[in-house]
Amino acid sequence: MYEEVFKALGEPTRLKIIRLLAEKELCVCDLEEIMDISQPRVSQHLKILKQAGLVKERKEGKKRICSFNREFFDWFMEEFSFFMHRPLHEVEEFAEEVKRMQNLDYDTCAIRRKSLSKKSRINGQEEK
Amino acid sequence: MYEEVFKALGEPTRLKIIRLLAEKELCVCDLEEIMDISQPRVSQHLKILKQAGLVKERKEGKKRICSFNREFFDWFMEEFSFFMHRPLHEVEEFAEEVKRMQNLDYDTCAIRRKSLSKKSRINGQEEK
DNA sequence: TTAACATATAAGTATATACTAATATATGAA
DNA sequence: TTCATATATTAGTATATACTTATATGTTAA
Repeated sequence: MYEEVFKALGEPTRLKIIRLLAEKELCVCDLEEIMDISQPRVSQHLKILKQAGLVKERKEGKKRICSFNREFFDWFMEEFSFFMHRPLHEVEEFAEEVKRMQNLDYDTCAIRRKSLSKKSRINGQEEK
Repeated sequence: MYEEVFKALGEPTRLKIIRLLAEKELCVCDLEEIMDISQPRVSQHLKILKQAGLVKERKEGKKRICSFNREFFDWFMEEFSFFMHRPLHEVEEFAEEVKRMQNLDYDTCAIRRKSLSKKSRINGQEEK
């Protein structure tokens, strides 16, 4: 989920769109004019922003009024910041990495490599 | 600058790298083993993370010890959050957009379009 | 129900990105 | 100096992304 949001944010047109929406809710054709870009371009970027959760939409007559989802944004920033501060062993999806990290308690990569080569020998693969 | 950082964060391999570095400083070959990916792949992603300011590096013998630049990260998150909360007229790079936004005070896009057509006529371009 | 409007989607294309394999560079040790 | 190690860079390739143009869908008003 982090990936999707950051991807959405990591593109200048979309960054501009959400900054504009953060000021004021706008429909597609408003954005089209303010940013001076084509309608499909606005529409396509909005789709990505909506999927990421950063933009909300409501219908009003023919128009779709888009707005910045500030609640989600604030929550997301908090959440990610928290994620980046947690001790890694608490993060389930990193279980494998934590394990491998513990096998790292050697002084140098070199020593570790030798140990791996030894393992290879044991597995019948000869070192050259 | 926001764009560069978000692009760096919006990729699973890099996200994993900085989350690992947030736990513990590591050299390239450590990451290689922990993540079980190729050395150039680690190296290339680290380059992008360093350019974005998210990763620091120090030399120690043959090794380059990489670490998460938490000071920058925390500053960046604050800064971006601030950026997203400011009134738009305070943000210099949006001067043009703010101007165009003020020309938006009509009820509907349709009306706005007609007005623009009128302008076109004045400029000598005929409506079809 | 037709016309105008507002938006979405599709197709095509150019550029960007992420990867692998091969090679280059840099550092410390023998 | 030569070798092994640690990392960086290059070249090639496949996929993803952003854009444009054209077309489709949905909504309101005449």
